[in-house]
Amino acid sequence: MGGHVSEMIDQLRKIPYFRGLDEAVLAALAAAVRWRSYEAGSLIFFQGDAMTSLYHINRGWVKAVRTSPQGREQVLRFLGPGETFNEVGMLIEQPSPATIIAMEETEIWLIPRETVREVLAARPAALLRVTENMAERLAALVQLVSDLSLYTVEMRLIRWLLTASDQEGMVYRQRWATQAALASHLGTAPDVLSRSLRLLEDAGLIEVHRKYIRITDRAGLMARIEGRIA
Amino acid sequence: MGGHVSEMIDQLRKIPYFRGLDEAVLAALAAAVRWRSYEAGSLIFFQGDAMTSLYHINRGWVKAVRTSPQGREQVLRFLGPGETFNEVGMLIEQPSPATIIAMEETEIWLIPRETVREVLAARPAALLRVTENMAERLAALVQLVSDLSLYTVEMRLIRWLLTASDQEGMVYRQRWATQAALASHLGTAPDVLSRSLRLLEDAGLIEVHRKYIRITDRAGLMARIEGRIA
DNA sequence: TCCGAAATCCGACAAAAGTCGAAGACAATG
DNA sequence: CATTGTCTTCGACTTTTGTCGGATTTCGGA
Repeated sequence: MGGHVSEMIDQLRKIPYFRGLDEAVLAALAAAVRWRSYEAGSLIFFQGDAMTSLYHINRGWVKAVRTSPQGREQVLRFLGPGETFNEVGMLIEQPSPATIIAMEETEIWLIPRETVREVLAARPAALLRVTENMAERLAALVQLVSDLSLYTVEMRLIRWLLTASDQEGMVYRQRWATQAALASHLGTAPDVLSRSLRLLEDAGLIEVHRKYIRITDRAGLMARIEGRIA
Repeated sequence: MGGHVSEMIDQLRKIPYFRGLDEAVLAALAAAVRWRSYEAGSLIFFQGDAMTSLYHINRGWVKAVRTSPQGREQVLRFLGPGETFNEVGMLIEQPSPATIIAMEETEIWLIPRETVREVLAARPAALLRVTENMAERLAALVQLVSDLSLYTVEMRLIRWLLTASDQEGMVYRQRWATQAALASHLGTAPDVLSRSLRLLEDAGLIEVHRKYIRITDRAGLMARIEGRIA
């Protein structure tokens, strides 16, 4: 824990909002950082909580979710090393719309509201970058809404496969990326996802392995959603 | 068209971003405004279009939607007189994630990007109000995602009835608020909505009339979702 | 290497939602 | 006041999705 200040500064420099800041300003930010660590599965904060710090993931992965009283869960997004969250709660007094949960052992930096605000207030360009980030999230949520409302599970899965795969058609799995997690991200149940994967495999379009999925017929996958996806 | 400048200034003053501005600045904004009008059903802009102006609704109602190739439609939000849209497209180079359609005869003011940016650049507090607006939309979209993914049509309908009704339990309909429009907002088909309304009516919880719906048993409605809604 | 927990898979069933054709009610228009 | 077109409703059916018990596999740690 703690680490060397120069390493922290290097990390902070990678956050888009803080790009191009003077060494002195970065050092001030680094000095204000508080470390926290969470084990897999632990709650970082709950929807409705009014959190004021900016959160930065130094190591590990988390998910932003909504849950129903029945225990079903919808993943809004996954966040990994180098990414930040709670920009909104930091900027204005508004409770968080989502719950954040660590998916594996995770190290978080909390940067206090006041410190960040001072930096942003002095640099309009930086504030605009926060706005850009929010704009991206708006677009992603709109996409998620239309996916959930207008398309079937299979179409969502195919779309996910196509975007998550590399050029060789390989989709590697993170440790935490269980079928349950992916199912929750696609807005369905693990059984249904398993069934859809099997269907695509039987159709000869993909190969499902433990640690990865290989797309064997990209054109076939695309044909399967042809004319049915905007 | 055109109206008196003083009336325009009064309208502009009501836009949160422009609250508390000098008369001179408001006059400059008013001078830059371009008027447009749209008939019911006409397209204002399409998802993917890169619109640069800030849009303000002077009269009428519009909907922000996503559509599928099959013609199904998901309403993201309805917007009425006094509300603005395309803040994101105005601030940064990003295509609109949604299509905007006029639901009745609508009068729109377009305020050019540069004019608004000048005003916002000089007033950090105003830019923060734009951020607040985006934060509200983020929260609303997160709510919509969890509704679509975690709850049934009937639960969504009940929730909508409870929030849209006044203290006497009355929900009055706008001209444009057809069942098809509401259905699309709740993420379902008109038939399914009609069926759900009938079920609730048969259960003695509501009365469905042409121009309004009356909630006759609020407690009964709440009991119907009890423990099933966060 | 072995054991227990977690993850996955399967088949069968239940529930929810979507679809379609047609009929009926309503409202705007001429 | 008649007519035309839109909105709403209905019943029957199909598709999609959710759920459940239990079998099976995998993986991490003892």
